Amino acid sequence: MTVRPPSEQTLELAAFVPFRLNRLATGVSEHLAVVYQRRFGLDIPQWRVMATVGPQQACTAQSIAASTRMHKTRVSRAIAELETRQLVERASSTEDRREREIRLTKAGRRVYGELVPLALAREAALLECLSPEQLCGFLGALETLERYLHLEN
Amino acid sequence: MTVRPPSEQTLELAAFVPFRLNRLATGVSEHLAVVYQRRFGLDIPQWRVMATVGPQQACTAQSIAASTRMHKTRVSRAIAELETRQLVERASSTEDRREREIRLTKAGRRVYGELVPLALAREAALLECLSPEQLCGFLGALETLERYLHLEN
DNA sequence: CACAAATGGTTGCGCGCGCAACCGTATGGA
DNA sequence: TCCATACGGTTGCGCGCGCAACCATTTGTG
Repeated sequence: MTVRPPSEQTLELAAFVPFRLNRLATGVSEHLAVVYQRRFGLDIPQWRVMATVGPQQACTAQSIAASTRMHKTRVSRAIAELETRQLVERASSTEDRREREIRLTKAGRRVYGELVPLALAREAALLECLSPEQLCGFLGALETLERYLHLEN
Repeated sequence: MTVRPPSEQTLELAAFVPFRLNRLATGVSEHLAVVYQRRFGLDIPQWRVMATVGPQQACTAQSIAASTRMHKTRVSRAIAELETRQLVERASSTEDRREREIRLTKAGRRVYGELVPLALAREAALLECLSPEQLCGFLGALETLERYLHLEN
């Protein structure tokens, strides 16, 4: 085995997993965007807030930022916009007056009720095109990599 | 089986594959960023251009945009910056004077030669934490989903 | 040949994001 | 009790991006 200068090693971007992963994630996002964007006029941060708050839980901006891994300013602005559109409401917490409890309004729950089944159907359609072994390996790999990169929850 | 109102269906974001995929792609990107960003001061578009142009090929901004799936303005600006940093050079094509042939400079090839092995090592480290079945299913799923979403090439 | 349409590439503009600074509130230690 | 520090959340600012418009050149059509 001869020693080669490092410049001999090349990289095919189309075969480079980090790039492919980024491209796939973008593609899946766009594939999903038709549901919440074109139909309900929500952008990604808003959709994530809606999905996190959920139909009955009350939660804080902090916890939303943690579970969505979005920057707190992004969360703050998404909530502000959702509030003006009357999809969520904010109430000062009684126990800690810095916090504000966020919950869906009635209109918000209606949107959520329409949105979630569509989103889940999109996800299902995506996963259905995989073979059982692919699906199993894929989900396992997802979990392993999440742990490796400390992304869980 | 009783009919339930749609609002009964809920969505756990942490278990929702499109979200997890986005989160994973971001995590992998950040994990890789230390190589090209902290060490060479390149941002993602610049790194992708470097990787696409490669050590000997000459290519056009157009072809870079196509294979990286970046917007042509993003490519244009990345190339402009790389040119001022003397990592790539542009020459007007003789056969079609609208195009400009882009190639790495000597300094660019040196950076490329350092960068690529590090990037490939990061990718390898990532994939090595997967079991053989996971790796196989994962790569298969990647390919299947790319075809499903028409992301190839 | 002439002219319309298409193509490669760049640039002005507006928007959304992250950073840092900030406000108000809560907490812990002396 | 007082004050430094930490924490939840919001806001001003600068930057990078995509959109649309644009310039220069090429291609297609009559």
